[in-house]
Amino acid sequence: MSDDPAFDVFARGCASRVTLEHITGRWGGLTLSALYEGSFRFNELRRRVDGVSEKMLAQTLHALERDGLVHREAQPVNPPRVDYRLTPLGRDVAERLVGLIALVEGRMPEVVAAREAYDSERAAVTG
Amino acid sequence: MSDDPAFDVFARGCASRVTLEHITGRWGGLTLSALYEGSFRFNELRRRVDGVSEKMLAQTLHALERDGLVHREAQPVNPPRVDYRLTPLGRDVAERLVGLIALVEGRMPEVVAAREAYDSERAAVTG
DNA sequence: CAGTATCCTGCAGGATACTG
DNA sequence: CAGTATCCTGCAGGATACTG
Repeated sequence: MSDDPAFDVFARGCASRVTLEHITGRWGGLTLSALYEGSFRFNELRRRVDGVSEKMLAQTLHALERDGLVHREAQPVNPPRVDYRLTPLGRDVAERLVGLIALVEGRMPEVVAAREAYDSERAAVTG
Repeated sequence: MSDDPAFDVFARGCASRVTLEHITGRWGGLTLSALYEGSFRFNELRRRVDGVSEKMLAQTLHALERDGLVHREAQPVNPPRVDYRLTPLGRDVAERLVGLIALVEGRMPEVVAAREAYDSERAAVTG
C-alpha cells in the first residue's frame, strides 16, 4: 500500500501491532510503567495498578512475559514467591512509555483548556 | 498512596489517564501516527488506518480534537471537505508514539525469539 | 501467596442505512 | 464527502470461588 517502511504498523495482523497492543493496552502500559520503578511481586503489582483484577493482571503479565518484556522469577518456596521485573527490552520500552506519560501529565493544562473550549463551543451551538 | 509525583497515573479516574487512553487506545495511537505524516481528510484517514470503521474513526477524532491533539478544519464547500491535522501538542505526543513504534518494530526479532522460547518451554511441560 | 477456573455482563465497536 | 443514527453481537474483563 505504501513504500514507507513504517507504514505496515497500520495494517491489521501486523506482528508489531499485536505487541504494540500489549504495550499500550488498557493494563499493559500501566503494568510496564509500574515495573519501571522496580521489581514487584504479583500482589504488590495488583495494589499498584489501581483497578486491575487478578485475572487481567495475570493475563497481562503472561502476554508481556511471552513478548520478552517482563521476566518472571518464581522461587520454589512455600508460600510461593514470584517476582516480576523488566527485561532490558522491557526497560527500553517502558522508558519511552514513561516519557510519554510525563509529557501528557505535564501538558494537562493545555488538554483541559482545549476541552473547555470544545465544550463551550458545542454548548453555544446546541443551547 | 505514594509521594512519587508520577504515581497518580496509576489511579483510576485520574484525568491524564483518560487522555492517555485516548492516545494509546485501539484507534487513537494509529490515528495520531497516521496524522504525524501529514494532513488528511476523513476518508483518507479511514483508508490509512486499516480496519477502522466510520463510527470508530469519527469517535476517535472527536476525542482527540476535544483533548486538543487534533485540529479539524471544515471548509464550507459542497461536497464538504474536512481536513484533520495535528496541533502542536498533538505533534509532540505523536512524535513519542512514533518513536515507541519504531523501537518496537526494530526489536521485533527479540520479541519473536522470546515468544518462541516461551512457547517451546510450555510445550515441553504440557506435551 | 500466586495464581486458575467459571460464570456472567456491559459496552466497545462492527454493519447497515440514512442525511446535509 | 463527511459524517450521524440504529441495531446488534462478541468478547474484554469483572466477580466469585477454588487450588497447590
